[in-house]
Amino acid sequence: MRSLENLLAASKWASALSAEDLQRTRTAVVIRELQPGVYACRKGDPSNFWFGVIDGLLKAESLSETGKAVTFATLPSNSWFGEGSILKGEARKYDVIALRDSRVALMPAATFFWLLDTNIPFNRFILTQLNERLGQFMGAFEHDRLDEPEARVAHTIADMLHPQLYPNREGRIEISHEELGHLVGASRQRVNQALHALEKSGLIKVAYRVITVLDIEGLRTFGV
DNA sequence: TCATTAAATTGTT
DNA sequence: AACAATTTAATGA
Repeated sequence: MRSLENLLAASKWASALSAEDLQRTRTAVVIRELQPGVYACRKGDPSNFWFGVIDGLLKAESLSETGKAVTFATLPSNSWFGEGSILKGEARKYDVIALRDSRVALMPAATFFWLLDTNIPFNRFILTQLNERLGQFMGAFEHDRLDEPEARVAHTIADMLHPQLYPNREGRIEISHEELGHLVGASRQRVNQALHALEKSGLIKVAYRVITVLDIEGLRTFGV
């Protein structure tokens, strides 16, 4: 299992802090273990923390009134999330749920704002994070309208390995076809077929609950 | 370690 | 949506 130190070592903003400030940050952070299906936070909760994923995989989703799940993003190790609601001082807008055994770091809002007030690299990190996420969602919006299901699956998988938002990831994604379906906005069956088509094209390799990316560039440019 | 069973996931229609 | 097949995890000999 990875530790808080692993997460901090992989986070650009943390390596820019003085030893003193990093220590202050470290002591303010709380660690929480989440079993599959457990909520990191729920829609409507007050935004008291900024979240960092130490290990595991989470999803940010919204549930429609009829119970249909729409997943907006998956959050792998080394990613940080929740800055949007904290900055706006508003309640959480989405549910965040562990997809498998996970460990998250909770940075109190007070620490978050202290870093924001005193540290330029931290500001740059947040700015870049918001900008990259905006670009990713705009891309998803565009793909949703233009792409065939195969291409949507391809682009979604490529997005999960986004270098800026999710640094230092292996090309190995542990997720079920059903969860991928929630993320892509397609049925489990359709995802299943698309994955096999992509495997035949030599872009990925599929195994039980595991997708291995062989050609990320090929996935990005699939169907465009 | 191996066999059995239940649960989760995948393949197919 | 339904059903069969496969993989994994858990249990106990």
